Amino acid sequence: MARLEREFFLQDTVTAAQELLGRYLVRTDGGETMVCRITETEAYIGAIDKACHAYGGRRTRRTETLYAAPGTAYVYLIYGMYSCLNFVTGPEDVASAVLIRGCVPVHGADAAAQRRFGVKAAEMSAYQRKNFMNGPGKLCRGLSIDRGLNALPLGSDALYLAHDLPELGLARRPDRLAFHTGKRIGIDYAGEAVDFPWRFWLDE
DNA sequence: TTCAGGATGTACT
DNA sequence: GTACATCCTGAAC
Repeated sequence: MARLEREFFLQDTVTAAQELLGRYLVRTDGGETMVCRITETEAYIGAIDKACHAYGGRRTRRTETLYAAPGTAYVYLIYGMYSCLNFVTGPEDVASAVLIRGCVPVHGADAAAQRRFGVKAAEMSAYQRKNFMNGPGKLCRGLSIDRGLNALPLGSDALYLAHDLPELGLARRPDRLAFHTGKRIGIDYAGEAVDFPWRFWLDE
């Protein structure tokens, strides 16, 4: 099993967002381990990006995590009831991160379905199956990710990213992987940054 | 299938 | 007080 290490998160944020597609998000909670393949990401770069919480060097209690070490988890509450999961990129004191917007379960789907809908995976409706974890709030609900995990350091067992998980038959993604590029979602307030093509996703 | 509206709480002005 | 990196429901088509 090869985890993503510090060097991965020191890449340019947009590159890191693209490189996270097809990698594995591993979450252990209540003795159950759930693994998802990442299918959608967005880049947020504090220095130049009005959509980033830390735009213009804003440094508050909430945004402090964005300035933490590369690979740190940044989890915040949005619209009063949903959590969003990011991973910090770049060196300490540089505010940038990749938002995980979507993923598909590849292991522990029963545990995730229970957290998301209160049923077993096989009991999900077609509608639920389609909307399992295809959104930042949805995947956090399914994986029991909330602000309790904010500022979780790289290397934690409760939540980490992996290139592969051979023991589960999960192979490393190809070096070159076709993906789509487009504008980010839900940031209409962000001036010219609305048009930055920093959203990336896989078919599926 | 699409769409409008409401839920809900924290951060920041 | 206002805005928010969202999601779900119910109604209309």
